[in-house]
Amino acid sequence: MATLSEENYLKAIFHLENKFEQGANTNALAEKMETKPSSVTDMLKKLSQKKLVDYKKYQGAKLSKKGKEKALEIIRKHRLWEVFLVEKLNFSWDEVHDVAEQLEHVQSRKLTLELDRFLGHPKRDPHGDPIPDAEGNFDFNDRMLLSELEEGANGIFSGVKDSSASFLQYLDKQEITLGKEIAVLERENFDHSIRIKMDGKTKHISALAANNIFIKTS
Amino acid sequence: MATLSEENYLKAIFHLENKFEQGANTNALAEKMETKPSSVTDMLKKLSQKKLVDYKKYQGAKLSKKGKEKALEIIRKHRLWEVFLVEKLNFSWDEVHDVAEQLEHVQSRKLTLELDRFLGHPKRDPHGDPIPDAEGNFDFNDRMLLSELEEGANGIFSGVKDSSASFLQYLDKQEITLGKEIAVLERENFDHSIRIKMDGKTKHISALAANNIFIKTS
DNA sequence: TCACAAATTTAGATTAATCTAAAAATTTGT
DNA sequence: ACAAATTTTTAGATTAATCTAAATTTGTGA
Repeated sequence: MATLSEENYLKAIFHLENKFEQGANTNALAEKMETKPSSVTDMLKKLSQKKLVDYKKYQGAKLSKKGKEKALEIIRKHRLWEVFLVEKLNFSWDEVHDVAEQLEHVQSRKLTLELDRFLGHPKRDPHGDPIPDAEGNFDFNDRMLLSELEEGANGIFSGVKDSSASFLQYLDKQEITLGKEIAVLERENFDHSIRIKMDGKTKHISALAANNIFIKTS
Repeated sequence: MATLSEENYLKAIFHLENKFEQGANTNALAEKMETKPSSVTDMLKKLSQKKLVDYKKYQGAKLSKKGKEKALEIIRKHRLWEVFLVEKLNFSWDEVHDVAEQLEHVQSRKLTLELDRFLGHPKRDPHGDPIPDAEGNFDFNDRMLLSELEEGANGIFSGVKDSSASFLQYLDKQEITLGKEIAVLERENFDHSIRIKMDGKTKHISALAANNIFIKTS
């Protein structure tokens, strides 16, 4: 049974592996875990001992098969709880993260299974991220970033890359809601901002924002 | 913010205070926490420092006002989660304890408030124990033990003193369900067992069982 | 009341997770 | 290719929660 801290490292390594080809290096992991590189090294040794990561000194770490299973289980629980909080307990999508961080560590096979059933086996969390099933399988996303869409192209707003409260609140303010159709009217070469059309209205979106909005093209 | 371990001690002290006039003594607390008396002493010093308990060497401990508030908050969360597990997630009353032990430590004012609302502000958990409200108030129980009922008396089965899985499963097997009316037909002086009537049927109940069944008399 | 048993505390060690400071390995730029 | 910069690891310390063994305090029964 992994400790709380171990579980959090596994999750962080999983996310870093998806972002960087070479896996999770010490400094990146330290930043993500809000800790010091020396602490990360200690933990990587421990996780390596437990066969949860493949780690060679100075080479960074990747999850082992076992580690990846564990990580996916935690992510599954995190996202199921997020759905629960939003759909049943009136939380908004920018409030769920910290609570789900706590709930994801509760250990009970039956709890996860029944929660999934109770929620109707959701496929996506409130931020559009896919929810792994009990075997750890999930939809690989055929989505692209709004910033990558050509002028004239369109698609459905299907997720966010940055799920910080401030970005989510910005989207709320702009009334940019999951599931809406967005069309790119014009790309501005100068600052890479874009003009979009949504609900028949025109909006101006910064490069930074566009780079954190996932679009599903048909 | 209290640590996980501190929260568990507060809860244990609360339960011991309700059982023993003098409060929680070191050995009793050690047994309840499945730890050694020396560890308990260390923790009591810490909790005393934090003004969560009143503790004098060799004199046992009682919760301070602040400690009692904390304890009641944890118990409130525990019992709300038990209701959730039974009513929404198909858990049986003998399965909920360990999971609720984990869920009770999740920190989120909003979570507790919304869970309570979602469940319809339940007054009792699945074992008939009262659920404190947000201010820590709860029904003091006017209930007595089945073992204390006179011959010919009757009442409603409204709770269990022992909520171990084995006792709860025994009750399930006997079809003794919360809310049913029970009448005492006969008390056997020899072994203090009793004969009861329930659903029109007669059952024989051991002294031990009768001593763990709460009855609400009208 | 006082000796002994029981309960409790103290002293000193251990483990997990963290830290700082220093050392070592790797990578990079010229 | 090699010196400097960056990254990573090691060494040694700290904190929280626990342990064992020994010492102390309390309380009880003769």
